[in-house]
Amino acid sequence: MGLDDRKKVVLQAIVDDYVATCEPVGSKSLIDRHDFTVSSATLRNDMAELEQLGYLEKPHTSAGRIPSDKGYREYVDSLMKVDHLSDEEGREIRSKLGESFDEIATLLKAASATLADQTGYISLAVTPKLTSSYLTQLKMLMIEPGKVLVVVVLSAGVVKNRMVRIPDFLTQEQIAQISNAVEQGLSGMPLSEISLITVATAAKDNQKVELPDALLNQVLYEAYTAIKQADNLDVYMEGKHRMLSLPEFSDTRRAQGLFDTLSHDGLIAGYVDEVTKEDEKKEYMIRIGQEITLEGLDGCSFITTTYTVGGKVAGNIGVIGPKRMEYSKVISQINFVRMMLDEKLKQ
Amino acid sequence: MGLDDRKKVVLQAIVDDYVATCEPVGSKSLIDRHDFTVSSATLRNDMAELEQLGYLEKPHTSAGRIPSDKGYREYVDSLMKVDHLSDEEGREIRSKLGESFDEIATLLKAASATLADQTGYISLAVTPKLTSSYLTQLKMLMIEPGKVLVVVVLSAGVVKNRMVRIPDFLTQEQIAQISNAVEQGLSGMPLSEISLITVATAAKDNQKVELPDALLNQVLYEAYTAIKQADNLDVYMEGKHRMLSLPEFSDTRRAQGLFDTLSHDGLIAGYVDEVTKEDEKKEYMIRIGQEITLEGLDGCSFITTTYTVGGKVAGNIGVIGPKRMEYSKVISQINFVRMMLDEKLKQ
DNA sequence: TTTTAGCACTCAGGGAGTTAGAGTGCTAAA
DNA sequence: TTTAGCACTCTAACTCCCTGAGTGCTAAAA
Repeated sequence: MGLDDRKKVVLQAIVDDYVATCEPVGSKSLIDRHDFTVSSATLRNDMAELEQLGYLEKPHTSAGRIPSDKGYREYVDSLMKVDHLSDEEGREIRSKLGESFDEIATLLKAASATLADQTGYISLAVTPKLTSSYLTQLKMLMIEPGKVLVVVVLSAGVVKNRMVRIPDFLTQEQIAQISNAVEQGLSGMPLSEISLITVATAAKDNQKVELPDALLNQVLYEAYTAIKQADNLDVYMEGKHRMLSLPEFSDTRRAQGLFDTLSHDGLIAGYVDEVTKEDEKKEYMIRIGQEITLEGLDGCSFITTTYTVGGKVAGNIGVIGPKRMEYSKVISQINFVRMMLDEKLKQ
Repeated sequence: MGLDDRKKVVLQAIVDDYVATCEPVGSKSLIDRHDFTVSSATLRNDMAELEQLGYLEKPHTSAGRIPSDKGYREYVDSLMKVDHLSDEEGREIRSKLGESFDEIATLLKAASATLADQTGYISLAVTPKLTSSYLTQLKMLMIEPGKVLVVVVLSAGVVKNRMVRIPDFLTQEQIAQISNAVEQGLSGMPLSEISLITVATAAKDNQKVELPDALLNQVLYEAYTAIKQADNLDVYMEGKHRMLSLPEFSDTRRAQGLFDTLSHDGLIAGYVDEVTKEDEKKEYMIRIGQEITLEGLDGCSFITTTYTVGGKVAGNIGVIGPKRMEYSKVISQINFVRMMLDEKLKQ
């Protein structure tokens, strides 16, 4: 069942050619483009066998071959060699990400933009999964009577704010008091353990807050909602429109199917999460064509990897492109961006 | 030069039909679909004249007519009647925007999403132009030693935060002191008047800050940057992918041209601004086809209107769709959303 | 057993020719 | 000014045909 050496070379050559041209590869053009020591007839035999084994397919009888999902998979798993990024490219990425960003959201946005620029495909960056992180700060700032800005800071460096409405007559001091109490009570507590009850106990245990219970509860409820909201995954996606210039999406319906799905951030975030769990130990996760269980993304390939914050909490960055993508190049680009992210988020 | 009554009716009917079908309208099908008391030959004469005057054009000799940009313009300016939104639709929009959002960004995002959903086209919402607004609050929260979150609140209800890096050894108290001093000195000051110098004087006049000048200046510089950054326009755009299902964008290149331009937020924001100035007194601004000076957006029409915050500072919401859009419906939808925005932003 | 040359076969894509139909403009009569 | 009638135009769709790239198979060569 294992492919003999020449067949591997043939498969690899076909994938390379098809990636470059997006046209079915025939035995003659293979000979032309590569230095094979055998004749086209021999290649034809090999190609017929590769097709039998499921690595190649034919659009129609008298056309050349194109790689099947299985063919790409074999290519990715054992044939291609991931090479280092050229110094040139490394420098370019470094300069784009170089300016010091300190908030994670800003950094991820920049990473996503860079990745899209460099690969020419769709990039995405997902904020860290926060369930394992904990609350470090909670501040409530009175913007005007009746309006308070709740700022939530999490251990992963995530900062979220939410404007809430409270009764008009609460004073700056009362709010500050409550906010301090809650912060003292909750800081260091994992997000998953925070509930409306823990928020309430924190407030009531830590400070003599001289407010009627009903009123206090209202404020606490808003604080709780703000905390919970901070847990939402954010997805930054860039470069969608570039897909339209690829021949595989010259049919508008295909493009629309893709864009429809991509416009649902939640779907993507969920899928990335799922894939990350499946391939837990791998350096990067790759899904090809039909392997992708999202509607409209067969026809695409999906490469993601995981970055870490403070060596622990993890989010993902990745690239979505056509199946016919330059896998090894994209992988090295993603790797480079991830390394830079890791470095910047180490502290 | 003024069109006689029947010609107006003919033009209106042609626009209506073309909007509905996206196919050139011929004299016979006009008769079929509308109750004309004259024959198709008469309409043909009228249509020939309308063409002569520039209101209609022919894709080729033996096809029907389609409205030219001038034709649409006439239609929009004097032929169509903007009808009220159906109660049904009003209710729908109301319910989507109904939940209480207090931060302007959240509200605009929701407005944009609603508009895209309702119209089926591309919606956009631009944050208020802030030059005429003033600073109301500035808070600096120490997140961890060396890292401070600067929260800037503007009179228009805009809240922005920016994470900045400062020397490690500054204490929570020192930061609070500086932040209070700056806030006291600057609150109420128009954004346009704030400069690095005013920030510095504010800090030094208002409080005895016991810090070496160099250090203080570093912190002040960060505060200043955060304030200036709050001035950036944000653009929320929704529903791009829906354009792909329209026949006018079945050619991928057209779609790509459009998307390329739309992916530059700055271009759009700038153009909206320009248009708003041009049509200062109008309730809504309409640009049709070639009238739009953005690359890739000929072939589209662009409707925007202005919302106000506290009766003063103004941002824009709008819709981008094909020239062949249901103008009157879209206008009433935009109007409705604007009214709701105004209402919610009144305070 | 593997490779190769040779050959018949297949099929998509492009060009040429044809037709149908929707639309036009013009003319002359109402 | 409107209408009927008619000749004319042009696209879109269809068919037919041809070309060329590619295939698979067979039989000979290595």
